[in-house]
Amino acid sequence: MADKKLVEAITSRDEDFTQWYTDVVKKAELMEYSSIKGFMIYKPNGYAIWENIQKKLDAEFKKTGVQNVYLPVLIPESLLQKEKDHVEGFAPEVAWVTQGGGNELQERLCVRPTSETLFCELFRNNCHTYRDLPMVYNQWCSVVRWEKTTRPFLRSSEFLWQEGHTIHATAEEAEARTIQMLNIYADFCEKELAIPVIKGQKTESEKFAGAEATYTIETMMHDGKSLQSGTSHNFGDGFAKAYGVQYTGKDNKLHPVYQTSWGASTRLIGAIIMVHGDDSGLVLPPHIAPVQVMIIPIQQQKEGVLDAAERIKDELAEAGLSVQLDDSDKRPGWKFSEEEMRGIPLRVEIGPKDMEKGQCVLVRRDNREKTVVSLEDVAEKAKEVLETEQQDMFERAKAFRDSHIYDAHNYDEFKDIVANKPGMVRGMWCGDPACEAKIKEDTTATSRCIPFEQEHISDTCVCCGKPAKKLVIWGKAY
RNA sequence: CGAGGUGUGGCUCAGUUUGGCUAGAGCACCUGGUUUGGGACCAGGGGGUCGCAGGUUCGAAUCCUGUCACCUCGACCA
Repeated sequence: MADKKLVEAITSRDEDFTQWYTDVVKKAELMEYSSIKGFMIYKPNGYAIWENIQKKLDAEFKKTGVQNVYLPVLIPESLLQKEKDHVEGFAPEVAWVTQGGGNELQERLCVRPTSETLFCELFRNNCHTYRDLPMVYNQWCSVVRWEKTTRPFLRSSEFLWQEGHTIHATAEEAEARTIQMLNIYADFCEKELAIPVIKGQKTESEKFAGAEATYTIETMMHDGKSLQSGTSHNFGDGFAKAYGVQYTGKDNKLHPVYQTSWGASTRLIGAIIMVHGDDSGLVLPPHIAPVQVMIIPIQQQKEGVLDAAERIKDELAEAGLSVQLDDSDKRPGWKFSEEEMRGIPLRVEIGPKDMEKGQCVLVRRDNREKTVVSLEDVAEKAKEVLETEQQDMFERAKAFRDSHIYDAHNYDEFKDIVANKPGMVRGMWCGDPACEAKIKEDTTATSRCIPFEQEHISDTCVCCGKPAKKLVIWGKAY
């Protein structure tokens, strides 16, 4: 971790985390505000990260039989209305289209906040027999939710995501798919983004509008707050019944289908920033970085320096690394800062002194560790260093998270931890939503999830003292 | 939706309380030169009519009225 603050333009992370976050987003040129409140412009550096997330996640989806589709951006009001909990959940934040071609529309159309209803219509029209099942669809798109307060990547009125929607013949199969997708998100976060996750189930009051069960991966940011980083819902047959999605079984009788949906959004980029970033800016995990290596020539006007840099670039590219050479006429110090703000995992320095010795210098972004390597095996060494960096970033994030999870055995202890120690709290829960509500009221902490990995840390509910049913992870959330 | 704040070159802001010379600074930008292993320096240059509309006044960035936008913090949400 960088111990010295080299860049003036970025607020110190520990001084003001919120400002630090905004500074990093701006200095790394990930995103900027548009002229419409809450709607963001993804700049090349930011969008490239999303493209890599898409590429990798999409490949994982497809290994499990997912097919991509695309459904309309607008939903007729009547269609939206059919599932009651769902409408009530989303109604306050939808945008409506009321005119088309200069005329008032007969029925207003909502800009999709999510597409369950459209998928239900699609499924209803295409699912007739058990032979049609399962249907395992996904779409990459943007959705609109009219947010009152917005923050880049974490909460914006329009955001990019993928939403998977599936229907199955049995409840068991739907549940299995729900968990399967949650695991894909979890593995992706840990292996590609180097972000450790806690898998679990949402409580009744925190689950998705209209779902039977909602599963989540919860991650911890550097300020100790939680971020829901991926979510997977089992709808049971609730939507199917509301929208008439049914099929004829082998028994020649009509059955409702069992349905799931699951999504991950550009919020993942926010997570990358807030888990790995430091006072010099963004730190991208090598596996997801659009540019993995930046070559910075020193005294590039000197004979042969740029040629040597070009040769290194070609070799790294040939080895399958994403590499750029910064041969702009800025000074090296400027380039160092620039490339660090952008979070590029590895820097290669090559100058006259190195050339004399037939070597170059590799510098890791996460800890600034320098390795001098000979020009012959620069590609091999670069790959090694990147892989080590990826592992170290995960271990560091995990160690941070684990050291910021605290156990509370009674309410006084709970309140003390929430008030004084940034992080998550493990506390037993009786199962009563009233306790959740009281905790939220008293402390602003919410139940993040009922983790799959249960432990019995005390006999009584951390809030009311009645017999406890489950261990719950609590915390302040984004 | 509740509370607070801000609108002045591309960006960050000063100037507004107490109206008055040609509206300023830093950064960024352009030209030339010296530099180049952690955000260089010197010299020269271009660019704003002060969110918008109305009003008061000999005179408005500054005062008044209205309006729009954005930001921060709280309640709801990936």
